Amino acid sequence: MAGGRMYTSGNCSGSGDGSSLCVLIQSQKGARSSQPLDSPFLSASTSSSFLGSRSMVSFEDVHLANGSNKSFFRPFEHDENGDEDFDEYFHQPEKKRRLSVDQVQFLEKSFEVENKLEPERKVQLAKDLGLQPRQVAIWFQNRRARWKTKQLEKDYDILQTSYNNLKADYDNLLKEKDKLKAEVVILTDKLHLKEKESGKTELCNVNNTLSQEQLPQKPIADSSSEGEVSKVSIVACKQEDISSARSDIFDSDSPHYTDGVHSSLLETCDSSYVFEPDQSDLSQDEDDNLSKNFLPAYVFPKLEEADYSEPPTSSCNFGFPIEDHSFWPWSY
DNA sequence: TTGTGTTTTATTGCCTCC
DNA sequence: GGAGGCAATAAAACACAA
Repeated sequence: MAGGRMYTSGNCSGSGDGSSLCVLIQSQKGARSSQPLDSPFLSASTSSSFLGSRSMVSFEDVHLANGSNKSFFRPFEHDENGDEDFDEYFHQPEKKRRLSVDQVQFLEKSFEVENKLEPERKVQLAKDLGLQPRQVAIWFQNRRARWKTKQLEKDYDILQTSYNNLKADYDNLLKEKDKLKAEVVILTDKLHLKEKESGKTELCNVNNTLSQEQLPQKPIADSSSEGEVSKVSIVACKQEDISSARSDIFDSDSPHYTDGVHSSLLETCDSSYVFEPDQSDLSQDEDDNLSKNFLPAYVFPKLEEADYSEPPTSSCNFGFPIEDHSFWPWSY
């Protein structure tokens, strides 16, 4: 018994007191007429509520409170002293006994009113229920623990619901984003066609005249089968446009914008995923890692599920920041 | 009947408050 | 320093399937 706390159950314990058993036996023999308690609760409840092995009675406290009615608590002390069974039973270690249904109901009602137990209330409850104050205290303590567990479960459910709703919203936004992205691609295509038609001379256009039809539909990675000429032209185009795009990026104040173009650079020129680190570019690698570290964990699977492998309509397409993250749900 | 999982009662050790 | 609360845990009581 550490901490100097000593709790004595005071009932039919190994001490050989045997009072609980005495009452139990008394109950079974219909001797409850000498009810030691006069509370409204007890008088209202059926006598059976305190009978049988489920009955938990107040021992020492009631004993004391009722003037130590020794004959009630030890009805067999004299009559059946010779009975070996009882004697054996009395010397058994203390057994737990559950509270009766009525006792529990009474305690529950009391708990609903106030889940903390002031000393006076504890004593009164103990008196009313025929329990030890300590038992009442323990019951309240355990009841509070159960209530807390239930409360936690409820809170968890609420959070889960909230999470599910947010996730649904997020998924919808992703879909919307994809739609918009597709629209941007189409519009970009149209714009380029228009530019070409209007006879605007660009390095790309000049070099790409030979492979005009294939390029817009195929990513760079697929162009490995192309002729030497088109390869060179693509590289030239990429480098020029990247440099111009970079100058655009660094003019911008918005970190989101920078992020967006960052990924679009990767996407359009390398046909790689947005967050795939580029081994050749350390600073970019750092940025990507940062993004990964600061975004919620659940975002990444989604991002990587997203179809970033979709080929850009043109390898030189930096006039439009295709990946404008400003409308991504997490980039506010 | 028995094995097993759950619930309930009770203990222990630590912590906080007065 | 004592009283009381709480978390963790033990152990008895109970429920229930096989």
